[in-house]
Amino acid sequence: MNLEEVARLSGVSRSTVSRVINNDPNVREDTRQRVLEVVRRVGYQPNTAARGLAAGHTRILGLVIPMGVSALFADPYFPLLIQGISSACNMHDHSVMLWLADPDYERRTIRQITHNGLIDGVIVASMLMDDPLVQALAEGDLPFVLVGRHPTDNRVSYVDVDNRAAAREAVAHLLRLGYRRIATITGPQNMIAGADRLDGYRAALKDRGLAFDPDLILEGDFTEAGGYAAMQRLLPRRPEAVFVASDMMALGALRALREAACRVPEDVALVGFDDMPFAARADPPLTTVRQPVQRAGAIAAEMLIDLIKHPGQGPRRVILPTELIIRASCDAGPKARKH
Amino acid sequence: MNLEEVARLSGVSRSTVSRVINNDPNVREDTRQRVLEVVRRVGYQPNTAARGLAAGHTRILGLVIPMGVSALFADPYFPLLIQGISSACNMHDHSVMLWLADPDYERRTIRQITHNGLIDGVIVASMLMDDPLVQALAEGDLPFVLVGRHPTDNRVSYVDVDNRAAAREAVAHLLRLGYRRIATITGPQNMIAGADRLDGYRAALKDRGLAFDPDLILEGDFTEAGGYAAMQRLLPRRPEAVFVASDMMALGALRALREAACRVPEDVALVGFDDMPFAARADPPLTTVRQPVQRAGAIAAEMLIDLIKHPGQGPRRVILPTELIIRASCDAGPKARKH
DNA sequence: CTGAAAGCGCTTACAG
DNA sequence: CTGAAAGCGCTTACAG
Repeated sequence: MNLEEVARLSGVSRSTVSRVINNDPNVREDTRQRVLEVVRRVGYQPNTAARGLAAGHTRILGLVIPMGVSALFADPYFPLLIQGISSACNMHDHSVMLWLADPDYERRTIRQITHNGLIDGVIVASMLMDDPLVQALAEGDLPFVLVGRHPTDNRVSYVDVDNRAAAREAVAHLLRLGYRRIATITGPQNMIAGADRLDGYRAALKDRGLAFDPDLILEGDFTEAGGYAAMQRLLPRRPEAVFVASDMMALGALRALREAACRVPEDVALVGFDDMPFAARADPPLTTVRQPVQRAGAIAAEMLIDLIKHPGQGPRRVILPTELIIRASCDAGPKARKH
Repeated sequence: MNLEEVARLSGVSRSTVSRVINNDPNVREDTRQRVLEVVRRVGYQPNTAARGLAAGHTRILGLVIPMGVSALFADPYFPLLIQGISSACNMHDHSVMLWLADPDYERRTIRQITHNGLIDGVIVASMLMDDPLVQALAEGDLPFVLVGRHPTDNRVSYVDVDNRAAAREAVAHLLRLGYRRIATITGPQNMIAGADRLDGYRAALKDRGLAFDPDLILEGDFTEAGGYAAMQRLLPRRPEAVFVASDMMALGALRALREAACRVPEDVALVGFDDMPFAARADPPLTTVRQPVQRAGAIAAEMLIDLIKHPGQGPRRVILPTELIIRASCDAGPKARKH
């Protein structure tokens, strides 16, 4: 069933059917109704490929998730992000093509994404400091937006949270509670969020005029196993509290603590990051920084759709608010407890 | 940069360039090399829409995940499935379009998926007993495969595990250990896997000539919160052991047990299903049925690609093996412990 | 408000 | 082994 057929059945030209399909106002109302009736009756659905070829756009958004560690994808972060993007796309009558790419892209993969002549734009769940895909995108002219800020190029559009400020606030909270020997388990330092959150940790200490102790900084990889391993190495160094740069890692830290028979927060306090669904249900429930992942996805999609509609517009940035969620994994602090 | 240009630069016709691009053997070797050289030099990438329109296929697979409860998507099951599908697609030079659909599809959504003229076939992470999309697919002629068996229509292709047999084995294990008062927290009974696993539970009891007690059967929804709520209601009924139809629900059950100060496995033993990454790290580690989710995804994709290549072939079925993984959440059993 | 026609960038018989 | 040409199913100036 194609345009031609619908035109014939409606007794109009293909042009007119096309106009009706595309909501062109220049169609007489009764003509429109007649065509619409036929469309409904025969269940006509325009061919996306033909449409894309003729119109030069497809209402398809690409989503690329650069994934080194496959374990990372187990983090609910990505499902939430995808959900946000997907729902915004549904709302705006767009579809999404998904690429899970190894960040060691071959050049061919990059070309496939940027020049396939199908997608109207792409969302990159960007996390690496130096992503060759992002660079290719910046040099090309396919609209794109990053989820996660770009560290250097100020021509790119993105949506993000202020990871540095949020981490700083989280650590400041620990300091306010009276904790002093505060460690951190960081994300990978080649990921922007990982570096930014460590930065925030440092800033919070500096705000109080405290020196930071390199022994209390352990690099994790945003996975549960990574948090577990880091916490084990950290334990002998006797931290009073730990700022863990993701809830997933905090879960691992919690496990290491449990195995070592350390009580949380009595022996070691913990603060996570993300406020993933499981954080509230952890034992003990995690104090953590809530970030609106799903909303970030939705906004990224909408931003991209807008960028596609209005090309040549300046870069757009949206910084979403975070919120420190206080739960049982840190309490009144060691000083207070002594009284 | 299009075919025309490449043809001009190579000094051949568009037809020849097209043949080279598509690995048609009917091209003289030196011509092929010449064209390839130009293709590489200018970074030519064929336009997917044009290609799809002309050739009638696109090497794009649709993936639809019918999602009622959005909380369900937090289950690592879907990320794993997507990873499997995605990696198989990469391997076979295919791409994937993703639809997260409310299973209360509007007819329009179904048409959009089945008649968009873009995808060559679709994978449905089918879980509902009666999915209108699946029915539409069965009546149409777009190749498709389900992840999860179809309960009635024996013309559909799918990959699945034997949920019934696996559940039966898990419960038989509890029985062997000496547990008798065995409860189950089921998945939603409008999901095939949910119904099949309950069936397996019943079969295991029957194998031993044991009657089953309706009071010991609680319906969950495959979420952590659902498992938690079900376990709370179950507790007063004093089960010795519980077969929980998914690890995610088992996590919730574990939380309810912990809050009620019940020890696992001393007071209540637990068996889960899925062997999700977190199952081994739970406290205590979960005995559970391992199913190869990622592999199921990969096989579904490969099956679909094959079905597309060889249309009109009979339905294909693959049942993947499961394995009962013994961990600490159930032990020698109440009888044994008395000695 | 409507239609005839060109064109989007490919593939693929067909002829040679 | 190669090229000219038709055609895939749409959209969109253009003319009326």
